[in-house]
Amino acid sequence: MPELPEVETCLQGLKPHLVDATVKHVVVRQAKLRYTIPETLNECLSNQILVDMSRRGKYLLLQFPSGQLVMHLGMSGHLRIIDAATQASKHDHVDIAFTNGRVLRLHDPRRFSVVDWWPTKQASHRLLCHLGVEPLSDDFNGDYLYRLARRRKVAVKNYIMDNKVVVGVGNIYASESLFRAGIHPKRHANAISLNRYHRLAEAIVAVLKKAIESGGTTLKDFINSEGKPGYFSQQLQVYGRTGLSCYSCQAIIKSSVIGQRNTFYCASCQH
DNA sequence: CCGGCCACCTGCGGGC
DNA sequence: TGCCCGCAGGTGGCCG
Repeated sequence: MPELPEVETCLQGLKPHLVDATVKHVVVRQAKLRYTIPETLNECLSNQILVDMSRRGKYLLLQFPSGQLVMHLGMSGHLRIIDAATQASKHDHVDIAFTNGRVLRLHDPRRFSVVDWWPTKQASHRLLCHLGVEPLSDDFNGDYLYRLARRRKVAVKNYIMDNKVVVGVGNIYASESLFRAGIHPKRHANAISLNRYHRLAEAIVAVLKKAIESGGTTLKDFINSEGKPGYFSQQLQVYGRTGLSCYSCQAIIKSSVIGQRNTFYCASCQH
């Protein structure tokens, strides 16, 4: 479910309520998520102060004095702040209860979420250490995309969704960015000029920033951390618009499966 | 190193 | 009404 803008929206929504709070206890109702949640999680977190919250790609990082809680929402996960009296329902897998009465609750029907504990003394988490650049950092630009694409003949859509290249570009924003840049999603990554990579990098940044400003995309079930829907779906140019006419040229939007994922584009605007 | 494919899991909508 | 199929926002891992 959540792409980078959704995770960022979630982070910004949660942060003011939780930073500086002390963990009272942790309840794990379903430990079998993408990876099995460590049995020691309650012992690791209890009585610790949440020092800071941040994001790396689509991972959420909760910083405690002795380590980091690494979370990922997978396809269908969401986090909510509730009060301690709220009854748990189906797919409410983890509660982190704080002494201020707030509870951070993870809900995830498909169970692709990740919740893991990583002690401070260790090097970077195994799921984080291989990640590429942040798209909203200074390290991300057309030169970078061009340079790393030299020996990559995959479709450019797969290339920009590759975590080792750049993090946080998921299926929706990959289609949206390529449309904005005028690049056909099936074009080989190594067959795109430096100038067009500059355009693509700018498009990715613009699309992500716009989505963050709009509070994340609303698809079927995205609800941000305060329980209100985001509004970016109203701004989608191609995603989910198969058979409808292109807002730019009125040609019919096409879709095809690239790298096992549905991909949307305008064959007239994108080359 | 690279590309392609699979698995993990549940819910939902459409077609019959 | 009910069943079956395909599809859904992610991504690590395996194989050739």
